[in-house]
Amino acid sequence: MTTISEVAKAAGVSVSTVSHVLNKTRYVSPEKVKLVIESVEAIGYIPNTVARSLKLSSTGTVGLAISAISNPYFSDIICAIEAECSKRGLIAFLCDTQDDPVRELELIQHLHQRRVDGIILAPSGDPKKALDYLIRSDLPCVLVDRLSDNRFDQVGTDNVAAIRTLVDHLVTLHHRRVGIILGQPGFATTVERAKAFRAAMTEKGIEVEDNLISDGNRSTADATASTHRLLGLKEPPTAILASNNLAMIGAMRAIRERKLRVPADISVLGIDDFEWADYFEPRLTLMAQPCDEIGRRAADLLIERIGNKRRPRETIRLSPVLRVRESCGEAA
Amino acid sequence: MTTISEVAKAAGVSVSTVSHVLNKTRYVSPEKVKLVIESVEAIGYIPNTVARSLKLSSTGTVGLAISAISNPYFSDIICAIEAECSKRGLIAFLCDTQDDPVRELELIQHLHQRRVDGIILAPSGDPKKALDYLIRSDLPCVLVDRLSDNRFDQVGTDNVAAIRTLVDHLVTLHHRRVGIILGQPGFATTVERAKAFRAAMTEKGIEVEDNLISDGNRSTADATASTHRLLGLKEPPTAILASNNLAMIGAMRAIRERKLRVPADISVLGIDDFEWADYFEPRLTLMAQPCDEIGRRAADLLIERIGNKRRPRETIRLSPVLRVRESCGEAA
DNA sequence: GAAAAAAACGATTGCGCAAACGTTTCGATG
DNA sequence: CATCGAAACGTTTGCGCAATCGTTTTTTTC
Repeated sequence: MTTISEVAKAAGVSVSTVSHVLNKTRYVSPEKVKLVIESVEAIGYIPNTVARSLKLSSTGTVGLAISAISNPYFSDIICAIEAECSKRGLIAFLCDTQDDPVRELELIQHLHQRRVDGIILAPSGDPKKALDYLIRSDLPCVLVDRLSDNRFDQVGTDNVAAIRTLVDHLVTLHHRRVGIILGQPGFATTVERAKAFRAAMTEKGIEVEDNLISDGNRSTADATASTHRLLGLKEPPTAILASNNLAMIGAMRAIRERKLRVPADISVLGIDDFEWADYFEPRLTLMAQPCDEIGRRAADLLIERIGNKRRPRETIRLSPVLRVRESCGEAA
Repeated sequence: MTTISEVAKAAGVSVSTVSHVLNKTRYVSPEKVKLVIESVEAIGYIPNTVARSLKLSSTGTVGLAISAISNPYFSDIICAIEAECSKRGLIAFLCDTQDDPVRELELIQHLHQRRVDGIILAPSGDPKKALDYLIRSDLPCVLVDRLSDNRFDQVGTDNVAAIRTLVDHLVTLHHRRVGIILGQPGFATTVERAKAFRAAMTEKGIEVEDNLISDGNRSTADATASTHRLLGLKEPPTAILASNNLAMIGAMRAIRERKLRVPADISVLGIDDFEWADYFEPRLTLMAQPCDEIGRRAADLLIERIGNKRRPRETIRLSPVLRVRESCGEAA
């Protein structure tokens, strides 16, 4: 591996001249510039970012600590973050926390050892230790999706609006018995959506039975089981609200297993849009979260904070949009 | 930020003792070990991986240069790579080449500057410059999905088997006029699948009309347009083979726009499975690619090569599996 | 009990680079 | 034609660490 001093030797100049030519950090005469550039080419010199980072104590890297990176919701966010970072000259380390608080803390410490300039985190269901560590270490960090601590910059969906819009839609179609399949317990999104559901229903003058609320669905399999339970009730709901994409897939499985027609026998709607939702039956009525903007804004906020650690915290709630299709019909 | 020498001072030992305690690289008496560990805790020392990397000239990082990172096929592969790397103590930089050869080369050079230990690349449609650079720089690299150059280790799906199985299935159901929606031109997968399709059809004694083969579909929109063209033929195909997930979404859109029933009016099948394929209509007959294993094996191969640059190259073709559902019926 | 070997640890160097600091040259100024 | 200042470049240091080399002390051996 070649070094800057080999270039200097080949060009017959000093290392600082080479450095200044490469970084354009001070005036160098055109002849020497030419010499340096030719030597770089001739030798095949590739600057060593590691050494540069050590000297500058800044790496130009950010850590992405996200759960379930293959979930399309998160992969869209990751894609947007990558794009924005790339545009700003940063590069991202990708880590999957697998929603394990222990792993989450370890990953953050690992990223810290690697001296990332900042971290974008989708907090686990029990993120206290990780978040405390981040605060203590004064590492720039923004939280995405699960907005669980306003000691940080945060970007996510306006879950209250999302649920309220969905409930509005349901009530307009005369649904009163609505079952909800919530996500993983502890997640800020789960908590917010549960609370928003109760509030929105109450606002509509509808009493919410506890057994219509299904919490703790960590997987599509959980969601399937929960949906079976709801549909097996003496008085089953007329509609099912799936509070995320995994819950929806799981719910649809249970509905299929019971050979129910959507929306004739049961109405279905949920949160998280699918690219194919328009082309397959039942065509799902869904709230689309603005994944691209979430990712972009998260990266922007992080870059801002890296630039100024003392700026005021921001929490950004982006509006989701309802895509009315056909899976939610009139209540019987 | 604390350093190893501050720890040494606090513990009343030398920096080398601290280093050896932290890395367990030589015997240190229990008392000094205790002193060091206590000082680390007291000071809140976090080792600096950047400095360590400079000294060791090895960073413990790998670069992931992949296109369309939000495509579920790739995000599954990325997820598997991340998992395997993490298990082996490596961490991955995530980069989206966006299938742009210029960007591809720049990203690889950038990763090289960062002194990644190796690279996993899904080559673009015109990867020559990038691949030549990789060879010249002697950077460990494995190619995934698009197996375009056996100067490298490679891992992907056995596309010949995939297409042959699909064609077998079609012929069993008496389809003879089959339209195929191919992916992006230039991709090794596209080329292989096109060739395999012609070969498999010929093997069955079926002549393939050129206008049933639709190349150059870079997006779902392209695939929709291509499908419209196929369906608008005087003598349209009785079945459509979508050669990847984007092509399938696009094809289904066109089919819906024409209000055709699947499989009554037109049969459909393709490559790339979807998690929801069992629960929505039409239930798609698909070849599932082994994304998890592709990712895992790619990471394994890369780690092997990092360990021994002179080992023989390997090309691994993994078998896909056909999931027969209902979208492909008997030909009219 | 002297020599040798082993045990335990410390001082120092160099990884590749950016930039602070220093030096030389040359034209402008009084 | 001395003096100054600016232009152009070189010398050197230190970022934090691993590990080589070296030192001191203790233990073993005959």
